[in-house]
Amino acid sequence: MKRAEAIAKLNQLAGVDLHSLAKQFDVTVLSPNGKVNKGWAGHVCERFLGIPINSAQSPNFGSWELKSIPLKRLKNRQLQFKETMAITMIDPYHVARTPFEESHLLAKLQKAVCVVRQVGASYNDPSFIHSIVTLDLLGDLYTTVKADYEAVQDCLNDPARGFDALSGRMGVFVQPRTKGSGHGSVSRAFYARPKFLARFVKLT
DNA sequence: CTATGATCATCC
DNA sequence: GGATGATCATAG
Repeated sequence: MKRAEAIAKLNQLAGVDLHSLAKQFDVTVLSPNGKVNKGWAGHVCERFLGIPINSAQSPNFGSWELKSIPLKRLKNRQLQFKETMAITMIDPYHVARTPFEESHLLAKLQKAVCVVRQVGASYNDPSFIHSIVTLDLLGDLYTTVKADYEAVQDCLNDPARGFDALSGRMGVFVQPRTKGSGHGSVSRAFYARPKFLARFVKLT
């Protein structure tokens, strides 16, 4: 399936409640223990496109990648990004010696197709598709993201800091953040800050 | 067990 | 509110 084709298909989902789709595709949203499957939204979209779920680096779709971003409504009825978006894992060795132009980070951003969805106060409130966007790094977006990436490289290459010193407080548009299965696993990934995402979506 | 899909919980 | 770190389900 081509990127444009997937975008067109996803656009047909505008206004649909993702929860009903989750039920249709039998995607777990809430486990029997009251725990939440935080990846359910993404899984639903993948299933909708007829793509098998797997945990590979994500070149599943061939030349592009699917992501979903939550949007929340402020008290003043304005829409705002609720969370940061996980972009890709950080491989210390790879990142430290790979220029931004060849990084997974840049590649992922350029291939990403984001499903912007509205969410309620909590995960079990209805969730509707807002729009589908593509991430094009233009002008300052590119330079700023590049600077953020290089800041991470500097940290990794600094003997006094290194991988363990990476913190979510770094970066302007993209930040290195802890991520893992949770149980003691210590891996980190690049996350896109709301500020960055807001550049791609019309928040009316 | 870990990578990938992101969101939840908590602290400021 | 916004930011930072922790955590959950699924597949290999």
